[in-house]
Amino acid sequence: MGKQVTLKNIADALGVSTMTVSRALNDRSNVDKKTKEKIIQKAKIMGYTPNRVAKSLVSRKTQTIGVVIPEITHAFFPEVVRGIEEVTYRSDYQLILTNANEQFEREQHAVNTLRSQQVDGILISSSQTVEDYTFYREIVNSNTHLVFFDRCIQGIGASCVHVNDRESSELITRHLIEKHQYKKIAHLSGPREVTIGRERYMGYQEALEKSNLTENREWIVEAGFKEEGGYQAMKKILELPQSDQPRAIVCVNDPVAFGAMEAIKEAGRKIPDDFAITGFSDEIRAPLVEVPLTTVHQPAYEVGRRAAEKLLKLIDGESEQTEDIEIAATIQIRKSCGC
Amino acid sequence: MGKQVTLKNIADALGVSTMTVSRALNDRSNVDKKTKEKIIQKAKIMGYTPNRVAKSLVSRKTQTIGVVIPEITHAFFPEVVRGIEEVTYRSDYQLILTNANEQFEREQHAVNTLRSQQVDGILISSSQTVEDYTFYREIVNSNTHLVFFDRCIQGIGASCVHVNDRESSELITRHLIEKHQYKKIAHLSGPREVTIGRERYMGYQEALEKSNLTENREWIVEAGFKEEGGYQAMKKILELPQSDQPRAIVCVNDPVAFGAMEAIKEAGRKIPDDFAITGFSDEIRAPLVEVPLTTVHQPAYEVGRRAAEKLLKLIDGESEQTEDIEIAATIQIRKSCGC
DNA sequence: TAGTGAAATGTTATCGTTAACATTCTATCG
DNA sequence: CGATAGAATGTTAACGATAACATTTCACTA
Repeated sequence: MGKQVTLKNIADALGVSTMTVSRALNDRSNVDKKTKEKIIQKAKIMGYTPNRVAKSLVSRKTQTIGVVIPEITHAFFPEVVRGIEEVTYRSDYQLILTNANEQFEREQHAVNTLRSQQVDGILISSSQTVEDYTFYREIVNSNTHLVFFDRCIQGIGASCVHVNDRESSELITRHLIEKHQYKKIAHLSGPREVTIGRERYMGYQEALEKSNLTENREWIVEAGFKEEGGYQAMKKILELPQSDQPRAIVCVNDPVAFGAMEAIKEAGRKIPDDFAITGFSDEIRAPLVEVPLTTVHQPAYEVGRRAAEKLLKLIDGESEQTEDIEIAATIQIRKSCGC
Repeated sequence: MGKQVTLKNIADALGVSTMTVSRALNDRSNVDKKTKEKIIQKAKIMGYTPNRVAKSLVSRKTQTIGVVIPEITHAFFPEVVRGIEEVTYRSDYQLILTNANEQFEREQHAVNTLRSQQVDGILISSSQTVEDYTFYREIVNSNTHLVFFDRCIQGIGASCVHVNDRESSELITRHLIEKHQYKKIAHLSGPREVTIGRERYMGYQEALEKSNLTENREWIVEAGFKEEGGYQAMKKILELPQSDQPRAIVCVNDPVAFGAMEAIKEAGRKIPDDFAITGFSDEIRAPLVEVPLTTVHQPAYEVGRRAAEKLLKLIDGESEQTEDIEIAATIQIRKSCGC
């Protein structure tokens, strides 16, 4: 950015000191009314814009929050961002948004850059798929304010906002078992190292257990979080001899469910007649696809809002506690489960 | 952010000058190999993170780009952001994202804050609905690097990346006229003061003219850019005596079309039998709604990519010209037009 | 062994703003 | 009318990093 008008320029133009100009423009007391007005006038005419970079250097505050999301096209996240925005806008914080593209390496790079930019805090949904938490442990220890949302890393002393994944996953699985009497239920899982992958898998397991159904290894296929992964995972299941195939599919999220639907369609099989299927997220497409998707409705906006609120509290208040905030999701019944 | 390790801390710990530390960590020549290694070691142990704020103050560069979008939930924009991201990530720029929520006031505030944050450039899709361009004229004159995308403000010397709105709008309207023989065609328009609102309206007009159809004032209803607006606008049309009602509706974008569809459904009328309807954007829902929407496919990712590239060129190259970059959209035929 | 030049390191000033302390006004009172 | 408190303004240093210039160190040559 080119040269811009500084306090000193205004001061020189008026024959006063920079300090007086600073005081006038920041509406401090102890400035003569006339002087103040003169300065404000002049500043306007000269087109003065305060330099926040310089201000930040002194104040050690940037009024800036870093947000790292794993995937901007997954409709869930823009909605979360909207929730975050609502809170930060009111408190005059700016958002620096980074998309990690489901790559932990990019995520680390993003976090490092954000820290180096002196953001006042970071909101992150982690793409990490390994169990080595050294990276985040160090971040937290360096007293960087950090709040996880959706995909959390627990046990390192950072707060987290997420929906009750396990419970919801159990509920939707039980719906398949109890309402529809399915016994052969598969799970297209997320990476087990990511909280939501693990939690949703556990919910699925618990539902089976409670109904005394045994888990079939061949029916647990890791699919990642994207459509393509769901497609591939479903193909594997379709390769099983027909008698070994499940009758229902619990998917770790909506994109994976859409991918699986695609594979089912391609194979000439029908939903829900051949396969019942459920998702998780309730993204915008869920009610609109050919067979509307039964899924878990996640209050994304709420997640963003709560996470941002928690972070701002951490930034302001010294004594703010680490917290695990769970937001209740609801089951959204549509046709894909057989209802 | 709490106190962090500075160059000086490292320097003191090792009994050298800050300058040597700076040189070592920035891999400059003229530093003894051993000293350099020692410093790099120490920096790692002490957990040093460079302070970009300080660096920016000296270099007058923040490696940061401001992005202002009118609506983050409109699926078009996240896709644009992805395109921008691709470019900026490679060049090591960070994005500061702001959502103006279709409010010009918020937009101005955002731009001012971004300038004050010393971003190296700004990418913006304007929500402005008034014809007073003083604000942006001043921004451009203050040699802030600025590139518009999608919703542009023209004639003030800023570059712009957008799709061939007028032409595409004309094409889709002509499709209704020539392929389906509709003669009574309405337009749910955007605000006329926004480029895309104006351009798409003009495309619609031109199509009518070329087929010697006269425009009917009652069939031109301003609907804004959102679903709710489309719903309301369509209601107005449905209030007309049935004989005065149009047979086809050209909408300024997809959300407006969805809103209109809702109103049509509520009135117990059928698409495309009672009303043919077209959109503009081809957002994620378009192929999925009850009657799949015939619309204009906008290469959002491409728009983002090109806009970001142009901006980076402006930032780097001194002699970069103002440019109007038009990207070709394509007509996406589905069922809502009667095909 | 003194002299030389390049490499290594150090010092000072600067970016734009503000905190903390210092000085100069000015109005009011005894 | 001088003293004085309080308002108005000014000066200096600092935030952390770096550019520009200054000094020291050291290997090598004449």
